Amino acid sequence: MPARTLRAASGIGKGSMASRATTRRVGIADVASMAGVSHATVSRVMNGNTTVDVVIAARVRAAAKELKYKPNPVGRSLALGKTDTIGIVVPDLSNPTFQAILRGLSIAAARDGYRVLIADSSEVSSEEAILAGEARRRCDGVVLCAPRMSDAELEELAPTLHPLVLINRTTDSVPTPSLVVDYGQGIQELAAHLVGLGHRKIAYLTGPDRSASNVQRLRGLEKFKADYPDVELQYLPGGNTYDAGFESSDAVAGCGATAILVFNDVAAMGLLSGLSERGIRVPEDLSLTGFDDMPFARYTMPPLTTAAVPISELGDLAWRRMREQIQRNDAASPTDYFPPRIELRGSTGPVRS
Amino acid sequence: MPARTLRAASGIGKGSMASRATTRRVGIADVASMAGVSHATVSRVMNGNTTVDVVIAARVRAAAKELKYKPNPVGRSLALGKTDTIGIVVPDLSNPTFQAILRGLSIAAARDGYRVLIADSSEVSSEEAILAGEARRRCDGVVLCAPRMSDAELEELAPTLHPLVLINRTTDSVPTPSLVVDYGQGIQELAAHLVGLGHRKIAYLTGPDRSASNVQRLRGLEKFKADYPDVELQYLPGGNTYDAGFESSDAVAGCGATAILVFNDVAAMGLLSGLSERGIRVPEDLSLTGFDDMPFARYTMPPLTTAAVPISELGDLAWRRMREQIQRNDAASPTDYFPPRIELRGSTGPVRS
DNA sequence: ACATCAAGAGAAACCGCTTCCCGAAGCACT
DNA sequence: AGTGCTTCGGGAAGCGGTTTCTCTTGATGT
Repeated sequence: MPARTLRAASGIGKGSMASRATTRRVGIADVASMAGVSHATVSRVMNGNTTVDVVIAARVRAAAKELKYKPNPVGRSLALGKTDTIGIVVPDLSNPTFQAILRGLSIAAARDGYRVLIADSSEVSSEEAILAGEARRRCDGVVLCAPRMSDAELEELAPTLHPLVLINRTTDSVPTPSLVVDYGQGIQELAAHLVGLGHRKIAYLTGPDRSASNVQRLRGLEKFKADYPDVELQYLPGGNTYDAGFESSDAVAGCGATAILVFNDVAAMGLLSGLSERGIRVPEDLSLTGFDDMPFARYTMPPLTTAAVPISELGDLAWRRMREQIQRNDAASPTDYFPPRIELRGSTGPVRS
Repeated sequence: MPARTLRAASGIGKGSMASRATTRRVGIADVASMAGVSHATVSRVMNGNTTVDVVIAARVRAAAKELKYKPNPVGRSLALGKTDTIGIVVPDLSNPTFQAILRGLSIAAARDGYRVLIADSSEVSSEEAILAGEARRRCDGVVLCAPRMSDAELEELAPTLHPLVLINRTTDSVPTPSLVVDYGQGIQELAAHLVGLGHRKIAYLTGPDRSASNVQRLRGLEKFKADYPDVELQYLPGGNTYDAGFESSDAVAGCGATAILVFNDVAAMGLLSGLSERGIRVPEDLSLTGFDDMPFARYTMPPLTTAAVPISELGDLAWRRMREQIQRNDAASPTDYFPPRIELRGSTGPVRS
């Protein structure tokens, strides 16, 4: 039970005895009685309403300062019907991509006085919908990263989340701004780069099967196949972790390809390490590309050729799209596509003659 | 202004015309009238209060389900005086250490039905106090990572934050659980390891000057100096970023030391890369240690000898300490010290003869 | 000097939910 | 049948604000 029977008698705070430890929070009523006005007036002053006489306003402000009064956000939220908070649902907070999005979003939102509530679904797609719904009820909007969620479920969920921004997904059920990185385009460019270096036998070390962004890469590669019918392209099962990449090194070494497209940088680095242990030199024996251009990608040896995803821009833009929906009741802007930028570094080289 | 004049006439939701788009949120009153009971009873049912007749309870539950009713968390928070949310203040979300803490905290808290609100102070220490205060007003407690905040400010702030858990800081003003990583101990062990390999000229590439954890390392190294008076130990200005490490490579190469203790893994990796460009071999020409044991530390070439900080445990324990304070009104438990675990890898070797 | 009006502050309603308080109803016991 | 309990649900009072509505007051116009 909340503390009833507060500031009953004895005036305002500062009770002489029993000083701290029971001096409960100061509320609008305290300020009102100290300034000798109604709490309505205090509220008006706190919100910059100009219909208050300046001398009274000053008195109220003095009282508020004296009492160190700050309006209770929960009370305000209830009255105002908004929380100045947005939620972000991510499948896995240990993934650098989502960390970067979270960071960009958080900073951009903070600039406008908004906070970010996080919900980590731990890669459990069944949780994603529930978490998103929960988050929405406490927040003014939701940014949803749900790579594993089925399209059907997304279609059903989207309308209930309304001020919603999707990352790497799109939906038709209701106009919703989406920010999607064009993974298909990126991987095609990487593959083309390898072809340019003379490679004709290429392998793609896949990401998680049900990952939407993996599917996009595969789609891009199918297009690539069509464009370069003379290139031999095979798929090898991989993953999105260091260990997955590391453990793929045998399969990679034995597959006969002269160049490997890896799902992402993390796996690529694992693979790089595994190959190094087996004495396979990169790029002399084998060329290698990653994806994401994580901070470390330029510090591997050799530095990783990869596709840079403008991730922090992504977080930033996510906030902007969210704000558009919250402020004006703007109908959603169309999907934004982010073409990755290819970073040519040392892990790719001419095919061995 | 919030939507007044809602479910006035016309019974419950499902208005035949003007179906969606204006069908505002369903509230406890809707469920009550549909089930033919008072909203007090609905509340009792929703909260599992057993003093409600089973048949009535069933009717209420049916109505709630039919209407897809979920209690509004803001309303609950106001009535209950708690938000089921905790805040975390971090100096920089791009720092892997804080990411890991955030992640551990978030997951642990989620297990108990709590959410995490993040506040990134962007390394601006003056913001830290404000953000922490703000966060505290919206949350049931705060986890504070404020490496730059002055002791005085911390002492003053701590009591106002009460359900508080400190990371890498301690305070006396009020009993507060602290989780501190024993950086001094860790760096001493790393230094001793180098001595064991025969190194007698060692350099420490420092972190940010005002960083508390850098100070702790320096303190540890002073103890080390006292323990090993015959070892020559010098300090070189460094930083906590890749680039800082990278740019220190000239200074490092010219300092005459045979082994370098680097502030953290990130800077160590930058340095490693810089040295490699200059043709300096690690560990043949120079031994190198990092700190933190980030995921990539084992994937550098050579793999980085470093001190592993059990970071995700840290986030986990932070939550446990927070929960203790929230649930029982437990006086704070004492400070927990985390001794780092030394990870011997390839970046350190015997001194060149 | 009187009517009109604008400004400003207080009373009260409201946001959505929890819970105290109390009265009504059902039951057992004498 | 009357008394005393217990059980259970409705009314109403918060939680801490915002905002509408209304009334008072002083200023202005004629």
